[in-house]
Amino acid sequence: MPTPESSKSASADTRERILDAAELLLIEKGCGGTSLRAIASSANVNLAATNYHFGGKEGLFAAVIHRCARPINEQRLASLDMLEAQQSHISTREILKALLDPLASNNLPERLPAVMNRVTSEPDENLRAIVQAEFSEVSSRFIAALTRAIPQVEEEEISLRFYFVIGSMLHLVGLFGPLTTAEDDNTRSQKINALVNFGVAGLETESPTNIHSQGTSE
Amino acid sequence: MPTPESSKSASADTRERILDAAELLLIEKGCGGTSLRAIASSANVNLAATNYHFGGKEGLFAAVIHRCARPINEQRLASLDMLEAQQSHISTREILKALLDPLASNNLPERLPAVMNRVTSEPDENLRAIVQAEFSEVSSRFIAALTRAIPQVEEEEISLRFYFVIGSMLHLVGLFGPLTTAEDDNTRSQKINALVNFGVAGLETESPTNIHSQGTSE
DNA sequence: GCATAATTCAAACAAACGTTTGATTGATAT
DNA sequence: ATATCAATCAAACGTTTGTTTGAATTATGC
Repeated sequence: MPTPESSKSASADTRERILDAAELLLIEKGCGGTSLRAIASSANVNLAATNYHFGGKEGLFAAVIHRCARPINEQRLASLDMLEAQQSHISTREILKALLDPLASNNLPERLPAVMNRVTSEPDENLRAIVQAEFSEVSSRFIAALTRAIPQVEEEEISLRFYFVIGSMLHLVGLFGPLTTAEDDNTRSQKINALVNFGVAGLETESPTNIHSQGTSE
Repeated sequence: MPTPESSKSASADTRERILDAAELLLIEKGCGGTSLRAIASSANVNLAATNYHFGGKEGLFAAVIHRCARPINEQRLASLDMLEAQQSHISTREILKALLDPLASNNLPERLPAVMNRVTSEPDENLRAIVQAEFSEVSSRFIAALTRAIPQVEEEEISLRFYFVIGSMLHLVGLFGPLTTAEDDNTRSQKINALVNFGVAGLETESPTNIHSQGTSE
């Protein structure tokens, strides 16, 4: 029986099957909680195949992260490129939408949100470095754009507030759960939109001049 | 030599030493990345002591979480109680300060921020349930207070934005690093203050009435 | 002092882990 | 067809894991 199921290359197929299984298990059980045996079993491949194709557990998860993060980050940067090419002054809202809207579109087959949520809080230093490298360009580009869009707030403060938005985003996608398909997309984009509103207001606010602990809201 | 170092009960002492060591290792290596052997070795106690005093690994980490979360959550609820007793209308800023200021005070010996940051992203369901139970009262009380303070925003939206603040908070305390003592407290309270400003603006903003993707920032 | 319970200890348990090995199968090109 | 390389396989490697055991030690009550 010479593998009658598909005409594609067998090796490329197992590689993708391993990545799919690893991605799903990473989301559900975390990095340390997922064994190569569970991945191989779920992917219906031999245990040794994981080491053969990815060199080891760390290489496997790095590949998962890369495969998830690359398309969505390219989309983010492309949106920002387009904004900067078209108009001289970009609003905070437009920037945040370029950053966050890709999370709501279901046409991307990746599960980056859940993967990111797991991986950004992993204690393993090597994996943290991989994640940071994967997102460094997005961070610096968007912080720069926000600094230009909100001149009344100094850059250091913008940088801090940007990380607040990232934290909100990660916490939000954690609420999405591992599996979100079908009609969840509507509520998903609603929540992303709520995060955009929240982030715009938070980013643009002017800090109180000093430590006036009492500041009635209006 | 009958334990000349202290007059306290020996068993209570080892219990605390185990909790201290587990707390530190949990922060550094995560829950799954910390072995009972490493904890016992770091605490200078026998390996079996961890199971004797806490029944198992899960019971140990539950005790760590409880010991960390209880005092800071009591402080939060006490602050909110005081606000609600003193004044009829409480500002968003006052509520957020009651929620977040305890993170900046160094007089509490606990390391809740880092522990929380680790534990809220743990994939283990049992631990997640423990954490959620530990914080459910704080969440509901503060969401109710915010809903009262910001009547122009509906409760469901307030609830979502509250979790945005929590996400920002967790991401922020992750930047604090495992060890923050000495003069870091200044920058720490500055960043907490920045988060309060950010959260007040984000919570109080009125959502755009509809999908106007173009909203100039000013 | 003596019995009784609580605590600590060294040692071992089975299970699961990541990784490696060497043989075997599949495809490719000459 | 045959030689060559890539890919898959079963099996085992040595560690490390959480937990348990039963004896030794310490504290406690009478």
